[in-house]
Amino acid sequence: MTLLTAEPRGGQPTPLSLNDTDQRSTGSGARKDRSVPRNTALTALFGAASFRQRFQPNGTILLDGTAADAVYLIASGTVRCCTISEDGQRQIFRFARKGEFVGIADMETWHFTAEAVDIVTLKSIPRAVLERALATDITLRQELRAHICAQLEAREQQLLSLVTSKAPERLLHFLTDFATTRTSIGYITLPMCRRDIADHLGMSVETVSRAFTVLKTRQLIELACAEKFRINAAA
Amino acid sequence: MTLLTAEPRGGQPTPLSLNDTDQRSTGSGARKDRSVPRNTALTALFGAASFRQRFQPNGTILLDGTAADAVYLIASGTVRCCTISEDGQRQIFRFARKGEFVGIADMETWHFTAEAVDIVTLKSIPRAVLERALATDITLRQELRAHICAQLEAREQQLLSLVTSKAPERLLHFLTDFATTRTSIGYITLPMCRRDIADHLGMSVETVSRAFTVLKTRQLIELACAEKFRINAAA
DNA sequence: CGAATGTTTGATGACCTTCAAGTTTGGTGG
DNA sequence: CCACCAAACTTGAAGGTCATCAAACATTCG
Repeated sequence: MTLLTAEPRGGQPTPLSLNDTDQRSTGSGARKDRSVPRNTALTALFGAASFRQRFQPNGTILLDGTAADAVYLIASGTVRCCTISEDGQRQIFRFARKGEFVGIADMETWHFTAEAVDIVTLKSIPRAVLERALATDITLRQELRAHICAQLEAREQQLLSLVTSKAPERLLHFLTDFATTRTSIGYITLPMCRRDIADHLGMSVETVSRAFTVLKTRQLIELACAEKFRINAAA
Repeated sequence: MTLLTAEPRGGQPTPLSLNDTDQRSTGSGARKDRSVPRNTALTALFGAASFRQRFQPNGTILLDGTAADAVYLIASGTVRCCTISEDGQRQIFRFARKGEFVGIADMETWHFTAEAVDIVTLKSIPRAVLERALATDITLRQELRAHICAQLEAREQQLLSLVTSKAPERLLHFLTDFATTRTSIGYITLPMCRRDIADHLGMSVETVSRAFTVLKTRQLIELACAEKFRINAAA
């Protein structure tokens, strides 16, 4: 039995090229986490001397327990950050997307596993570079701290919604949150499958599916196909 | 209806005296969170120029949304850190105890409310003092960051156990965790009531009570009275 | 002693998981 | 192009866990 995904036929890391400096301030889409601050100093760090990597779907980006010797910025694609409990249950803490950082809240070893949901392009810098920059740059320190605090708040929000709200409500919240990053008027495409959503929201695949149909019949959302949805503002 | 507690007949903050510097390295008990590192630099900060406050049970220490202008170190007692959802449900994120810090993961305003569970004595320093110290002390920065990261990991563990394990198992985990800080061989006293435990573990008071009896009948724990328990190592 | 609060126990129903089918979708090869 | 297959998604039925309502019991405090 494979460890993290049912069928990890996805590829392995594929180093592409040294930094091509084509990233223009990450500016297009808003952050997923509302409370994540602007991050000019942190992104600048990746503009200077980063290394690009490309991952196929279900490829492992970093593995729980191994040395945390780098920090990542997502150039494109979606990354799932998760852990596995003793009894094999998977919990996906977050789906990180374009412009978001991965690995800034670890110091010695990774405390989670990161995998590519779809095709992912990453920029990475050695952790030592980050640490050196932190030693001198006070703005960078503020940003990093704000980012980690924002992640903490996000987890607490998850905890809260896990306890208070039922399956359809949680799903709607997730979809709404996901949709806020897209300004588009049309359908939004979910890069992750039902199992991923289930492991993120703490329910079974079947319950996710049923929650989708509940939201659909209540006309809170519309579904073009399984992975294309739209939120009904009218409701 | 009162906001946070059923009957906040508890007292208000009672400024006592300026720092009496009687704190000897906080060393006696281990930390609750396993991954919390040694914190000499941070505690030293409180030894230098701190202010003592005393709170009666259910007294409000700091209020969600207000300015985060201080940082706290618990000298004695137990503090609950919580938020309230729109529908009135309370979620207690952590019970902070002697030697632990409160408020180090907030930057502008508090994102939670802290209340005294029993009689609590706090040492506090202005946030500005912390910030000034951080600007020059690299060790302090490392410690602070490690602390916040540890809290993040703790929340993720909570998330995981909330999803994976059932009520009795979660309760046992909580009790075990609580007991690790006490080296004593006898019964351990819980400072918080069933409702607090319920709001911490994400279940109803009745379920907490039933989980206690389940653990008792399975001989995993012993109960002298409602708030004095002991974990059976044999099991 | 009696009132009040906190804890336990019982009964019922809601919600969700699990198991077990169907149904759709996407890809491959004839 | 269409048939076929595998994977993902959906739907149904049965059972388990937990929340809720309700009542009994315990403890504290006046």
